[in-house]
Amino acid sequence: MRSGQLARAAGVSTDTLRFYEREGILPAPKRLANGYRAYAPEALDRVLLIQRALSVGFTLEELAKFLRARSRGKPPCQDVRLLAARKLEELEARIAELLAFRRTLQATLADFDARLAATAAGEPARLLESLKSSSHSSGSALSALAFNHRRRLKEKP
Amino acid sequence: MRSGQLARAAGVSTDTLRFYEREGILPAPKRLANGYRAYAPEALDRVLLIQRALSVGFTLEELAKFLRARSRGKPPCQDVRLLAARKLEELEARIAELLAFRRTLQATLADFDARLAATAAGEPARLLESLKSSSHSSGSALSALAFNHRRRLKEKP
DNA sequence: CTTGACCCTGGAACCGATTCCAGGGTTTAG
DNA sequence: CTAAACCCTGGAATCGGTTCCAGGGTCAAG
Repeated sequence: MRSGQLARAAGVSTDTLRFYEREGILPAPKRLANGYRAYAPEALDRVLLIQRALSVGFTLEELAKFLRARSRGKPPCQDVRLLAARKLEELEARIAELLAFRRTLQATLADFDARLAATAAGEPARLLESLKSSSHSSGSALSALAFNHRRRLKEKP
Repeated sequence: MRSGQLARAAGVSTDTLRFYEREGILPAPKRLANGYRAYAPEALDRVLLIQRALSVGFTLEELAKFLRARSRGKPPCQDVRLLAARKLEELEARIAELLAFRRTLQATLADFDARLAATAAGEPARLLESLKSSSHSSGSALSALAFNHRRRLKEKP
């Protein structure tokens, strides 16, 4: 299987395949006489595994560590489970943040509408100024928002 | 007020202040004889406004556009409201995604545990391999996950 | 023999807000 | 005099995954 075929089969780009290879997360395949990559069928499983692990919130780096450990004969199952559990915790925290944030944003919008209703057409309603400091009790409330879950599979643009 | 004072008062770093200035989002202040920035008191309001706008999900670029429009005498209130509403929509979509994703992840964990329970200690449970393709109905389900909401205010590490 | 589809390489761009850096100058307290 | 604490500059690094690029080769069909 050549790179384009594998890419299509897995729903990624060939660039992505090469990137995975560089990151040591997808084994470098054999080469044809002309230098083209010749992937074994298992490569597809691997790429799909990567995509699914990403979709579970794992990082390429975390995944690389697991795969390395595994190829050293140390099945990382316990670690995998532990990390998945941590991802779930992070996810729950993130959801809670976003729910709180939604309330804030809804209140902000309601306030905006009240201001606009109370303002003559064409007059400034000073919406930006009206932004409240929205509690944020302790300070780092929403700071963990960079939960590293990105996308599940490609879009076809 | 000098940069350090303003920074402390607003809970940002001086680097951030200079960055805002470069982005045209925080007006360049007067300078003291020695070249130090001398901020007017209003600068604090502006920085807080920026932080709050960010916390509502606005982008520095969007904010810059609003501020520019406003300083041109065109109060952008309608646009502000419209954009806030769009942010709320995005937020709701994101929440829905994360809720769906939580179900997936919970199922994954449950499956992991079942596998581990059924596997002799020290034996590989092949957790990574067990990752399901988790439906992802249409393809771009989770692709809008990059909702650009970051943090509310600084952490003090 | 040309067109077009495919493949190769390594490195850079992207997103957004922030932080960090080197390599300076200034001010204040001791 | 000196250390600490502040300030300046503009450009680069960071995060993660992906995409894009230039500047090439390879190969089949027409």
